Amino acid sequence: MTTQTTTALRTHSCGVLRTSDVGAAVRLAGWVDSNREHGEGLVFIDLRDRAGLTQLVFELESTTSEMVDPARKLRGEDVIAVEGVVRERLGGKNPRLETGDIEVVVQKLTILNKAESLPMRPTDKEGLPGEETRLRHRHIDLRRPRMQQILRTRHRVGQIMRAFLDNRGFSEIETPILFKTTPEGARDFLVPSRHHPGMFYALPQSPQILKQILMISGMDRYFQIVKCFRDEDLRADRQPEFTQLDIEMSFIEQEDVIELMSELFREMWREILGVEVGDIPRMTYHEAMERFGSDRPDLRYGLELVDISDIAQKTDFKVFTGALEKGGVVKAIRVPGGAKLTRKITDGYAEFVKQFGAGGLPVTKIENGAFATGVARFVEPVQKELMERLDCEEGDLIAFGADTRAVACRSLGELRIRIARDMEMVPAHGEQWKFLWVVDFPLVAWNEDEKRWDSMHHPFTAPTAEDLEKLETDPGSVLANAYDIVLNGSELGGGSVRIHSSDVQKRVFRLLGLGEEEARMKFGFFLDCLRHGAPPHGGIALGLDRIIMHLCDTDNIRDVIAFPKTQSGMDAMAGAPSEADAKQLDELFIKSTWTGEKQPG
RNA sequence: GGGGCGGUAGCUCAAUUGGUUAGAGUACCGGACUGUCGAUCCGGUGGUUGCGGGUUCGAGUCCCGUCCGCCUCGCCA
Repeated sequence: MTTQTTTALRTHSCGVLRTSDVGAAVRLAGWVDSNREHGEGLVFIDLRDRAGLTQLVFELESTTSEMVDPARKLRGEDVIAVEGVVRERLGGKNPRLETGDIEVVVQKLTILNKAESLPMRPTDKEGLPGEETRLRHRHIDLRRPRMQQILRTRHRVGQIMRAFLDNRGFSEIETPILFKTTPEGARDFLVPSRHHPGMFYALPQSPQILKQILMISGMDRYFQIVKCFRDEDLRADRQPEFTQLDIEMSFIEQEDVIELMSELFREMWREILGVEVGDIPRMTYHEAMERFGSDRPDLRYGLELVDISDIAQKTDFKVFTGALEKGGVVKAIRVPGGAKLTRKITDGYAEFVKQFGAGGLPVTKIENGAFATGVARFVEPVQKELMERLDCEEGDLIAFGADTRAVACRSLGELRIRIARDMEMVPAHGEQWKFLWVVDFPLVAWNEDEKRWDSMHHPFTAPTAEDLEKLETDPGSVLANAYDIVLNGSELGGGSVRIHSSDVQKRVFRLLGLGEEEARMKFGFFLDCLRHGAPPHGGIALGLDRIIMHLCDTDNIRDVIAFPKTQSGMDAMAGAPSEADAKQLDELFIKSTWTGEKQPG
């Protein structure tokens, strides 16, 4: 890290002094990390800033008791400045510190700011406070070296992205935060308009339409590191406001985006981790769903789903035959060494898959070369065939999913992840980086509740040229020019080639049940743009927060955001959201209907 | 909206089957100490057991409600 840290108050940071500096007169400033006081004659202070720790020595041999006595009273997080001389440590060196070979003998101490006793200590060592405390006192939590390292990495990643794209002719262009509903399909955050009573801006769920308009405007290559807003429930990797690297390019095909982004990921992993990512393989959406039961498969372990419908057909097991009669499938996962899983555990798995719509989880084990326990007697007749298909070995467990294709794949896919975790088959962080492009997504998916087709990606995604003719006749089979980048089972981003013809756009809107009038009201301005000369274009958006999570080895998105929100969307530090005062509301012609009672239904 | 886990000193945690005055470490305060490095040693302050109600001779512990945090399904690319 090259850093210019010299200021009026200091000559060096707390992380840079070495034996080569012995004899130098220095001034340092920072926070008191610890105080080791040995009476009126000798005090050690560890001084901390973002660069590291430096040991300060106050001793009567070198200075007066007017300097040593105040040092004895220093407490954690007091802010001080000192003047002194660097010398080699007298009492043994500290190999755990980069500055552990030297110490600074202090001649002058200035107390810049005493700290009151703290609700928490900013230490990475054991006994980290609960997350609620950390979020409430974020100013202290962010003093922890770990948090500083994460935010510093986040900054560097942003710089890498900017330099990478700048070198390739991209322009960073800002787009409005106060805008209009955008087509991602999540709930919008709304901002009331004072000039236009009763009307609202929507915060963008992404700058999707705007970046497409920039392409129509001839900007050719756009990017932005930008906040996006979605008013949906939170998860460990989801915040209501999150950051994307948003990209759009003109006169391109899918391949251009994939190649460019692959190179960006290689560069980020090389620069931050010193890891060579290499070529990033591709897999179709269909294959990902069939083999892994997920559109973001984790390729770091096996446990693949295998279709055994044809074999299951030959059994008298009603769970199998019933599913097949209804047009479903039977799939299986072989769990190597899974025979040691207890009944209690496999019952737990059965409960687990129920939340994804499965009726239950038939299992059996391979003991003494044959099926034993569970549904063994039902699958006994096809034992040889089944064991061959699944490559079974002694001590395996077989778990079955018999249901509609969607439910069987999804439930076994989720189970696969859970089993891998339980059986410790997931490599430790940094051991394997399994990047994957998932391609050939369907354009639309059937929404059973609403009885209509929904966009898989968003309504501006282009169907492949070959499938264009099936748009009206067989929409479910139409593939899209859409792609996702996946790493170790987590989706890092996705994009598509866009529709650049207003005719195709209208047909897709019609397919989505978006009437002429509704489409005109929501996106009419954009349809007009498409008619005025739109170049072929496409792009992608990467989830910056999730990328940082991988680079910094955390599974908590709040760790990579300086001021994140809690699961209920609150800012624990500032106490947002909060009530607005009556005057503000009057100006906006807003009146809350909140009665303190939850709405029924 | 549903399911799960949790909330005890500033912080991290303990408290047997429901049973005496709710403990420990750390932080903080006072004292001792000239080579420590998460200093050590001695002493001390510190509690509405999230909040409200109930059961009981007796509740940190059991029951109901509620708030907050985390995980998760739905939701959301």
